Amino acid sequence: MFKGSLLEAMVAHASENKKPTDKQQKILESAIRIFAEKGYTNTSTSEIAKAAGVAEGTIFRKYGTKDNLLLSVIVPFLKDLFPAIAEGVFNEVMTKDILSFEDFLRAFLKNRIDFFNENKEIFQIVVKEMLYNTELRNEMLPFFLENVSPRIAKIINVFKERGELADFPTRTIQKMVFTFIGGYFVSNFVLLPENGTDSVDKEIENIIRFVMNGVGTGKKPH
Amino acid sequence: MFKGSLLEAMVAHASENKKPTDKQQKILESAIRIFAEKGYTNTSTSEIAKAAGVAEGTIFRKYGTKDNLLLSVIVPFLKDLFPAIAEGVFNEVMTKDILSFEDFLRAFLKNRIDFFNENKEIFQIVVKEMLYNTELRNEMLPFFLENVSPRIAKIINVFKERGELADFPTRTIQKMVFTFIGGYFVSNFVLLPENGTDSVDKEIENIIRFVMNGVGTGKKPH
DNA sequence: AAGAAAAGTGAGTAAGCACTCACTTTTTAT
DNA sequence: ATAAAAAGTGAGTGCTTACTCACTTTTCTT
Repeated sequence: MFKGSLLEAMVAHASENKKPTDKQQKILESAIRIFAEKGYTNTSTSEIAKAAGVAEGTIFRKYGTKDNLLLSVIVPFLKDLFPAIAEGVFNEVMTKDILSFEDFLRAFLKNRIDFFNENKEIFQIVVKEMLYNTELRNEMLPFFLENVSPRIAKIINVFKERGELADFPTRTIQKMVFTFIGGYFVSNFVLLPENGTDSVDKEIENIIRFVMNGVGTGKKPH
Repeated sequence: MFKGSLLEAMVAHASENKKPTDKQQKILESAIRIFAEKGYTNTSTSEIAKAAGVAEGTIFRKYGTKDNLLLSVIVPFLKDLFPAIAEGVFNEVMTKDILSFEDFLRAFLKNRIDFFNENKEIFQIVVKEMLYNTELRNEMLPFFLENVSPRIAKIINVFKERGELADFPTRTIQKMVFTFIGGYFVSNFVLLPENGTDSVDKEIENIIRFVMNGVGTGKKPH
């Protein structure tokens, strides 16, 4: 499996901007759909070729290997996944200090839920392969922990200083909030993707209320 | 892949009680270790045989198929996973009404964290295959939603009536709490299994505090 | 319109896979 | 001690897999 090539692939992706042919588009669409449903390892290139209506050789002419086809699917997604949040929202919060932590959460959740809804299948692929594929996990986790995590910590510290967040260790707050939000995304977009329950806005308010106040009443028993 | 055989396998497991030979034990141990690390599909039977120091035929003499080897690994785990909580703790809470929801959570978390620590690798296998393997997911999810979920709902209702839990819809509370606890288990035992941060007791208190009160101060900005 | 470059094809290939089976070794029962 | 049953073996089998390559078709350039 691809060793040390995720970052390379992300850099390479930037300098590559030719638009795909119809058949290349079909290949990508079929790959995304089948990878998302059955997982990368359980999907054969011949199956993708058949679904896309192309010869198997066409896949390999363009992408070289099956690994590289997977990278071609997930790299554009990953490039959108991390920086968009960290840069955009971060700056917005830090410069204009009009936002409360609730407003920050609201903007963040709206933004990411829209993004995952638009890229549901690729998100499913990434989550599945994160768990299943040792190399991919070993490339993505450090990247996240080094690049994204510190920015989140800064945001939390800002709101702790403003007195909006409890005076727990930043690490603890970060872990709790992101475990919950991550769990929410995975359970809603990967585990139970067809449960279209409440409206998105209502769901967001539920999440915010839980993150800020929990489910207790504050009343002690007996 | 195994169709409709999970429940069958769980029933069959009950009436099967011969102790395994040394080699059978080695096969199970190797399978668990390698399945957990690389995933079921990425693991070949020849690799398991080599790791266990047996001939490949030995695996198939005992287990028949690779699928059945996976079932032999996860069925005993699943039989412990669901009923233990639902039956045991449930009754304890409902009869003696000495426990607060916090105490219930504390007992529940202690119990399950111990269980997952003792069966960490099998838990990793189950989580990975839940996401990766369509058939297994389609067998386990309904089972959970039908058998476990209603019991949890009852518990939540009891504490709602006692005024310890906020008057939100039971479904909402259940979803929030279990998304969070599920996310916690997955991130601690599957995604980052080697992060031995704080003591377990301290972690449990953090979880309870977050579930009950969230991370907000209640103070509104400006 | 002609030549070049790019895209697409599909039969073919070697390697790896889950699984079988005739056989040997070990354990159990009498 | 001996026969029967159970456990273990490993070379072999047919199938699927990712990938190749000589070739054809389409698109681009001038």
